[in-house]
Amino acid sequence: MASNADAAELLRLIADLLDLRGERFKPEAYRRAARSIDTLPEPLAKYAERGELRAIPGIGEAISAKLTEYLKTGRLGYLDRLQTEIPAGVVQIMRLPGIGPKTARRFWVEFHVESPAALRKAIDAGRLSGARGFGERRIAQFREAAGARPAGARIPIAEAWPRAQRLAASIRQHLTGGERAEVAGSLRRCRETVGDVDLLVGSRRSSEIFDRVANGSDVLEVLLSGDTKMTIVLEGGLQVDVRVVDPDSFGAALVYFTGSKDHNVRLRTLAKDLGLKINEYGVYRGERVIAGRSEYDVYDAVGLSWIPPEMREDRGEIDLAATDSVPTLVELADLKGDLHGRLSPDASPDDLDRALAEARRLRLDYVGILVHGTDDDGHRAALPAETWQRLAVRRERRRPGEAAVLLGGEFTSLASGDADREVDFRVLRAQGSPPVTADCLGPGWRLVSHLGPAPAEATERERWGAWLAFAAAHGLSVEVGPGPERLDSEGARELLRLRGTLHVVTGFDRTPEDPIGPISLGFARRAWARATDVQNTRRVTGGEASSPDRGDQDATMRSSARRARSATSGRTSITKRFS
DNA sequence: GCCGTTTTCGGCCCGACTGTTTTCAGTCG
Ligand SMILES: Nc1nc2c(ncn2[C@H]2C[C@H](O)[C@@H](COP(=O)(O)OP(=O)(O)OP(=O)(O)O)O2)c(=O)[nH]1
Ligand SMILES: [Mg+2]
Ligand SMILES: [Mg+2]
Repeated sequence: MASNADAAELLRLIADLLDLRGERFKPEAYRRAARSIDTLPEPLAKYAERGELRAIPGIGEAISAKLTEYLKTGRLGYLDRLQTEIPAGVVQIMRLPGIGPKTARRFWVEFHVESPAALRKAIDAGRLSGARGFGERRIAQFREAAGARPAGARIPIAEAWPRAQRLAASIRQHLTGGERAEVAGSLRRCRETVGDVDLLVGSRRSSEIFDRVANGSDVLEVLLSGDTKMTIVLEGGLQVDVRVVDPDSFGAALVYFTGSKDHNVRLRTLAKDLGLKINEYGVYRGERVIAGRSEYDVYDAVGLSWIPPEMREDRGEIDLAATDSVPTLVELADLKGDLHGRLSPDASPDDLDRALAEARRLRLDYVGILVHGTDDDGHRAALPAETWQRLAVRRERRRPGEAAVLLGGEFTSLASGDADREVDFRVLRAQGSPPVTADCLGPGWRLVSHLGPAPAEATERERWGAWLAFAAAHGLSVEVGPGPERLDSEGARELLRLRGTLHVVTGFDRTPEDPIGPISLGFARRAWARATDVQNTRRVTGGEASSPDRGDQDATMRSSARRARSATSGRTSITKRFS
């Protein structure tokens, strides 16, 4: 079964082959389509079934026909023909760093070099020396590229996040008023995986900054370094692009460096149509700069409202901004609680209080801590006795300004959860297929846990979709965030399409450096979630979960909330205040 | 190959860095 990733790779291969043929524009068109497929929330086959392939940005008549053929037969005649024309090794050479279609084609046509191994041999034998444009340094670069391992894979955002923040903080230490440093690129957009770290600095002292960064302790290598940008490789192979611009250009540069590429291109094209020009230094009317200091100014100068970084993927956000209808996305300040707190088995009472202090800092009204039900071993969560005691005290006696403490249980079946009468709320762990049940659940069920990103395999994907539908139908929210136990932004998008609600993780129970909170929020925002799409933006009062602005909520959600409420009547007071 | 509050044809973002060049091509962000 062909996954979206397979299809995207196929289009990228076509793009490279067309590039090697010397085609113009077509390669970029295929890459644009591939990028679109990268972040699709559903399998391509679903779009094909519904006849919606052409609604995907960058997919038109020709690519849609090719995808249909590929989905049906698992093969693509067009690609097969291209591949008989151009050896596979030439594409491999083209994908080496610093080598593009022009150079790879020259190796192939002029030197009959058709693989990275052959390239190494040709270099060692001196066969390239003296050729036009291939000087000593260039050939040294080729040797380096041909000897290197294939370009490192993209890494999960949670891995790159702390390192990027540390680097940004270390740069900020030496900045003064008016100077700034921000993480940009795919990290700022909160993509699930990132190819590198992009750091923007607003300062007039670029060489000073580059010197300090290059001398950082975990810098392995400086790949390039000019007046305004530098690329370094950190320990572990993580690549970092640092760009420094004048503070007057910081806003324009932040727009540029945050991307995405497709967002930038559309923005710049729009400006052009208006007789303006956008680059990383500002917005220009002729020679004159009309914006550049802030992102707001840049968007405003081309008639757009500001667009949150997580939305900048050219998926229609620019049209919304043109009519001032960008949705107000969920923010940190909207979060009123977090039900998915966990304490490690050796957590001390102080650890608990540290978590509560963090919850207070986040201005949470309530926190839930999972203490019952089935953990990985099928046992009740273990905690030291004195921590249990502190937990019981904090739950019974809420201190002023502190979050209410609720105890929860995580269960693998509705029956086992309903049987546990000691918990304040219940979490259903996604295992196998979702339960088949009448439309009313017992009281206190709040969350579905352990539901990861959509699996690629078709029957597993079906089951995953069934869980989302189950959660949406019964008013259970699903956790969004990094890792294999939470929805990624595409999964979140799918849940919202089904009219479900998300649970954003605050990380109150983690160390301060743990990036799970901001990433969880970022994923939700990438799915264009508003506060009303996130269950834990609702306050829990003595009686019921209330939500201040339900005005634009859809009927499905209202009715499921009603169902859940009616189900609570006559049950224990503890569970009642949660339903 | 895609796309359209200027287009169904004719455009397709804009600039930095490197190596090699004596004015620019190629690659990358
Ligand atoms: N205008 C313009 N901007 C670009 C282009 N390529 C990249 N950029 C901008 C937008 C990108 O978000 C930003 C950083 O480039 P990267 O290659 O690191 O891409 P990004 O961080 O988006 O994704 P990544 O996870 O690194 O693959 O630079 C381009 O061709 N044109
Ligand atoms: Mg990047
Ligand atoms: Mg980059």
